[in-house]
Amino acid sequence: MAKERVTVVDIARAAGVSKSTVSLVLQGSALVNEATRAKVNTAIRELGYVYNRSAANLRQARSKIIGIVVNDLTNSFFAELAVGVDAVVQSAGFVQFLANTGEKSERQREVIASMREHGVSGLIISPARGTEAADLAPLVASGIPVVLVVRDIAEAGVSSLTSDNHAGAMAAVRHLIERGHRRIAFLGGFPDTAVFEARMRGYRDALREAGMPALDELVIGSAPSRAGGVTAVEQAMMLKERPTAALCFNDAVAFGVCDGLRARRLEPGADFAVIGFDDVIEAKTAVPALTTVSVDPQGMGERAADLLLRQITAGRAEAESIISPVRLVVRQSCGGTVERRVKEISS
Amino acid sequence: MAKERVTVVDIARAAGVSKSTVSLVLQGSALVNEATRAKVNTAIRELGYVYNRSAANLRQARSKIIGIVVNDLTNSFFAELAVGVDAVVQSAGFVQFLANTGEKSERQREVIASMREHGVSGLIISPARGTEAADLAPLVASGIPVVLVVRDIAEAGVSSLTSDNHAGAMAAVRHLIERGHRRIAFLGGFPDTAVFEARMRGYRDALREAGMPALDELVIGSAPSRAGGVTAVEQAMMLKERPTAALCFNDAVAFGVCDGLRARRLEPGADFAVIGFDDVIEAKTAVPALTTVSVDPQGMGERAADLLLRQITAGRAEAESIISPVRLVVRQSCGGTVERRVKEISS
DNA sequence: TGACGAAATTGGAACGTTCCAATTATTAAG
DNA sequence: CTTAATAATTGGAACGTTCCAATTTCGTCA
Repeated sequence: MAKERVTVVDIARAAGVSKSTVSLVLQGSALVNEATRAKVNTAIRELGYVYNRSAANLRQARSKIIGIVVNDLTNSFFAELAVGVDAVVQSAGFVQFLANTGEKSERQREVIASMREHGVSGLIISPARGTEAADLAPLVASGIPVVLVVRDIAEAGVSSLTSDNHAGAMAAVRHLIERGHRRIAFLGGFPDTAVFEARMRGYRDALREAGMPALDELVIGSAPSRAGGVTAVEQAMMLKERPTAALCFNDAVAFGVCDGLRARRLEPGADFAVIGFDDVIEAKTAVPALTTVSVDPQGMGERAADLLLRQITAGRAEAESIISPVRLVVRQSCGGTVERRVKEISS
Repeated sequence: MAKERVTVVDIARAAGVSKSTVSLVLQGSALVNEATRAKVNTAIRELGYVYNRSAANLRQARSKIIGIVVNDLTNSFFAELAVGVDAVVQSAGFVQFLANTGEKSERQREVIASMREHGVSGLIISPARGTEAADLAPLVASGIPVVLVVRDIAEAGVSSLTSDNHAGAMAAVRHLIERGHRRIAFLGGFPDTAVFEARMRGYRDALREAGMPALDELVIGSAPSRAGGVTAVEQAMMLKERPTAALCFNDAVAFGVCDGLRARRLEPGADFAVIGFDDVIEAKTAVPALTTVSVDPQGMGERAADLLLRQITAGRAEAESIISPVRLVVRQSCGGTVERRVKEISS
């Protein structure tokens, strides 16, 4: 059943040319005559030839594979990011090697090693929690282009693409203040991450700017998941002076917060304002539609891929840190009016 | 910056042995003396050697890569499936090549071709909508082990792993009937898919079994997404005789149905019973927690990977079709009592 | 017709590994 | 102390491609 491998030599023989010519055809070289190209192509089709990239790879170091490693594929933010990367990488004739680390740095080490062994010509990494510059040192020393997404590691000295977490959080909190909220909580997320730090700083700065105190009791960490949101809001509602609004670490937490509110017979939007972060695909269709800081995960994936491809083709480029702008998308979960609701849904 | 490649010969020279011995060490052969092994290993570490899989691959046809192609990575069902596959594949020393087709069969063709070029030694495929046996024919003819997941294509003659959609749908509808519902809708999903067909048949059979009519107007297709669920329930509520309960095509649709109900000021669970399908991770924490037919996507990924690995090691095994059992997980969205709710959440 | 340049084609040496058969070192038995 | 058996090690030929330099083919022009 498993047939003999068909190689370029077989094609060459069948088409009556040399293997060099076949190779030229395979690479789409302009040097080869139209008639011969046709002959070769029919031979390829007839014999069911499949190109052997391992062999090609061995000869010419550049590989047409890029690797992408994410810390949590079950979070739809990262799934969408991967889809964005895939789109541009694919159209550039590359193929994507995707691995999930599940936030485990041990696992991350393994998958990065494995990708290097497979000769990826570039890597997009959303680092696992607690990844340090030292963990990436051997990788960057090898000279293969790397771009970090979502979480930057400044000392690593590689390109990065992050979102403007600070500005986004500020915009969200300003909006809540404008609506008259005076006790605003920051819910969810692991406090020991850079992203948490940035968003929380934006939250604090916006409060300070409005001359309001930034109280520690209103900052409640949790797992950055739906379940984490439930527990965080429960904790917030135990306070003697309850908040009336919350900026959440991300959309998953925000959905969890809505769930937790409902469990207490509070209607998100009407009784308590909630704002998320990321603008995942469900944010728009949820009820109430989630007000959130839009990060456009898919777009970020695309930009990261562009950046990486640019570095791959340009050889070793300077490391650049791109901070991608974000925008507040006001929907219903922070108490939108009916008119605004109609506008958002129809758009 | 980009250093010279370190190869086995360099290691051999540094350790004072032959390249053959280094190769033996690399493969963990028992033939090599403990002392030499140690020498070689330190040399490997000191020179920062990275194994070149392309070269290895070229020599020995079997590759340690398995490919997984899914039709919609942004659907968390498939993301979880991929995570399950990854887990077992990784621990077997394989690495996973993941591609997303976005339901486009053109794209599917491309990624499968690309994977073959990279010499994957097996493939797990969740076929794009409308994939036919003919599309897979060249692949299966090549003798590469393939296992189809989620959507079976009987004529393709390859192994498959699907869930018992018919039985699951029946169980769900029986449950609704027991609770006294008499007008039960089937909402969401593309009617031209095998999965839809099976779930819908289960729905019909359960109605028939109870001596109830299966009305066409109560079967409303839509995109199998949250947004699709919203539109499907809207349409259902336009009927002169409204349903009081629905079995949804999948959990995403079910969440959308809940959203749509809320938009009409109906409380899912209390005012209208909804049951989903798949049991994605959010089903448990949503409010109300979603009653659903549990398919355990991650477990399915694991089983699919096991099946594939077995076929890879065993050479060409007989194609087997596994239908994995499902079970109804009763939570709140179909009108659970308070006691039951407490039990579920604490578990 | 011959010479010339351009266009098209080609043989063979890489690339870094594995595998085989052959060799050498070590141990056990006589 | 030899011999046989076993344990370790080794050179060299693959694997299927690309790339270089060299060659052949062809059309054009003097």
